[in-house]
Amino acid sequence: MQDIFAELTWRGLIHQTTDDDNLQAWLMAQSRTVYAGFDPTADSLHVGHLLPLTMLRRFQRAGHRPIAIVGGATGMIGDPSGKSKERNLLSREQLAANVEAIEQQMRGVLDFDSGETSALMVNNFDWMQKFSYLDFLRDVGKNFPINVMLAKDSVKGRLEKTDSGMSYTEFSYMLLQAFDFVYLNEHHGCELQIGGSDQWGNITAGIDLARRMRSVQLYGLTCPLLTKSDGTKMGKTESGAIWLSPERTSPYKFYQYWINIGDDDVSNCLRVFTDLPQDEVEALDKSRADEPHKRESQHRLAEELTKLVHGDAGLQRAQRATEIFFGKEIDQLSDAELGEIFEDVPSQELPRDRLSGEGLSILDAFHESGLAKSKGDARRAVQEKGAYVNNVRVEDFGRTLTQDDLISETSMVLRRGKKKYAILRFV
RNA sequence: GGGGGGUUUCCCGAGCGGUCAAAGGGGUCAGACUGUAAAUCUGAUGGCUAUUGCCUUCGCAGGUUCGAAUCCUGCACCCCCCA
Repeated sequence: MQDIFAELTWRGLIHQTTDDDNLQAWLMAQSRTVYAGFDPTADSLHVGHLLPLTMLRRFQRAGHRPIAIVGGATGMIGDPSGKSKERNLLSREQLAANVEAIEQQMRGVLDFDSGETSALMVNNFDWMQKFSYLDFLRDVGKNFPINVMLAKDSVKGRLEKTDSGMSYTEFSYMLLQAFDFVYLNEHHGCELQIGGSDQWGNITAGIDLARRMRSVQLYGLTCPLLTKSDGTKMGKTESGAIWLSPERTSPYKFYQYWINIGDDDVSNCLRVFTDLPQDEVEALDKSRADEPHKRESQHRLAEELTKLVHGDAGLQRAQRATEIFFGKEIDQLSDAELGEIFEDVPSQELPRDRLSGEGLSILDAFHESGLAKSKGDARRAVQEKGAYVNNVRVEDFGRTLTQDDLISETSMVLRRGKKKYAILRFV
């Protein structure tokens, strides 16, 4: 049994526990069953879910048994915690599809075949759907004093805001999550619930309920909510969330997100997200202080996380694409390779005969690829030395493109500035 | 109901008969520097052509004039003040 508590402490992953004095010893005493919940609001998890997921993984590796619960039932209600507005309800079909997709993603992170400590995945819809409203009120609702519920931050905050309000439905969310804990305790021997610090109210509600219904003592542990030093949310970009599914966020983009984490945040990320041991994290801290330009921390972070989420093959793809995007001249590639590397890049199809004879004017090419909004803009790009074909700078705006410029069977790669690419495919 | 002010290019905001594609700032885009960072500096920023121009744009529709973003008329919307 490893000392998971000590590890979580140095990583800065403990925000609050329900029993600061005894939890560490309790976890060392024997293998425990731990759970965290995930709301199936989309068909993929995103970076925001990575923390609880890796938390479960840490517990599992330390010799405990993780349960991931996807909230097929709670997702139908919507957790008011940390939300300032009433949420839209998802359809049953949508939820079922989301639950299934999320289950698949979890399989890559948690070990579902390790004997005693095998991870378990459950869906609270399975037991909640059978509950009749009256039974629920009698068995569960009876144990919830309204005054306690009203005192919870998640409720209080909403009621204080005069413009937001809160429906009875969302108010009841807490009961469902609390009952999950009791159910998991009864059927799977689960004794510890983990979650973000915004889950404190829901977690303690579950502990209270278990005491009243089953006279057992359960535990809770929350992690700090992650924010970046500039105040923005971890895992969010201007163009939206960073997802864990390769369909929504390509491995390349995922990798790049971590490569671009600022120096101020990267140390925290290494501690919180990766499995790197303490001495290695500290070595990286030192490297960053001594030789910041090497950006070892960012590379290591991106590598570890891309491998965790997308596997070795995904990491290789991301790194290959990175080499090309930030490298020099592009050599011969196949259409297939090109498509894979540039999958995030917009492409335009043009008829092949545009390349014959005089060839295609570089200005038209940039205009039609979408990289320049007019031919004048394209001309400007060339004059500014910001136009590239296959990663070679275009010096002359009289240049034309011909068959010889194809880099694969059908395509060539245009670039504007440092990072903006477009593919032209000639068919 | 009465009086006054406004509507400008992605945004803010100058211009108030020709020298206006329209100052300045922001944003954006490039380049330099760098660590695929931050900061900084430089340039660009309606379209088509080219370097001589041509076309479209200053709320909308008309009009005056050789010539209008600039003057006049009507319309729409916005703001302020007095009832």
